Amino acid sequence: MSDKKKPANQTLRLDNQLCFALYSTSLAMTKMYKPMLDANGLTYPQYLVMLVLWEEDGLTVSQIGERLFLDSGTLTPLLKRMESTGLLLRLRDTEDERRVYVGLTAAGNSLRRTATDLPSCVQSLTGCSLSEIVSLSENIKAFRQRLMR
Amino acid sequence: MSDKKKPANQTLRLDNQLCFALYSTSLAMTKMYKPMLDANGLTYPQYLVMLVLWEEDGLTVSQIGERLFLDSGTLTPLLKRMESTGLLLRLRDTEDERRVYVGLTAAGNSLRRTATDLPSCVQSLTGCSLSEIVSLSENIKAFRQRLMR
DNA sequence: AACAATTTAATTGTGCGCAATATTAAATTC
DNA sequence: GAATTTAATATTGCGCACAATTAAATTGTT
Repeated sequence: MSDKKKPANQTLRLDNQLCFALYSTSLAMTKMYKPMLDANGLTYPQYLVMLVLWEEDGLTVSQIGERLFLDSGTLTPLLKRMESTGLLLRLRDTEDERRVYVGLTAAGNSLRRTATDLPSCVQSLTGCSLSEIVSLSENIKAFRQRLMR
Repeated sequence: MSDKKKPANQTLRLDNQLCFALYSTSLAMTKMYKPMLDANGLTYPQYLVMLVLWEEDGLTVSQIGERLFLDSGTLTPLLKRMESTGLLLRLRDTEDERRVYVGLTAAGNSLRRTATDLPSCVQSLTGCSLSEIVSLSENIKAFRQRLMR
């Protein structure tokens, strides 16, 4: 019985997979955010919804989904939880009653100020320069563009 | 009532967030893999476990977790599902009965051959050169290193 | 007007991801 | 050698993601 390792097929090696680099790094990023988001009563996907609404309030569920690349099966329960914690309101459009508009409450709006220093916290925790972060971010977004065609 | 947009706080803009670039691109990557993995009866996290075991069979749950940065709360039910679909076996160590070893079945091993052309499929679907993919992957992994310190 | 097609959101069910806790077993200490 | 500590896995509960389906309302066509 030799101590046989499989012939190291480079194409299938875990550490060569871009998908795993993305997957594991995204999860690591979420873990880094978690304590700061906990302090603000948000989960990470909820934080993303807030980023969208802080940019432009009063969007429909599907408009939020377009921005975040998430569907209603993900967003509906998430938005309901956020409504129950008082961050936003869900209002059915009276003109087209299929639509549901999502609007920030005063609490949701004021949370913006405390969240402002969150990205810089992350920057200092990683020890990366802004230009490094911007460059990596742009490269990843360019790759995402190609994936989504 | 002016058509007031919020002052465009650049630090909180969704499209400037590296975390969202990672998050959305990772999810997009998983969606790209999905049809190919479906054809092989695997989910994406299950595919990652297979990559680990194809490199080195007979690891414990925690060893798999170290490679994938996932904990037992994620892996235990996932491995049980994979056991029930016949890809692997879970065997408690008789020497230290706290350990559970995970070993591939013949079916799990043979799946490796059909999976070999999966990464190249992804490459052709994205239209990226190998060097582009390698470079992006290395940059992301270097960033992950910093996050995990 | 009637009816088909389209749009939008909600619902249902499965599989993660992870924190917190429990359980079990081995190792260490007293 | 009994008790404590440590280590490894399992369990529970919550919150996503997403496919598939359903429901409801608008639009388009005849």
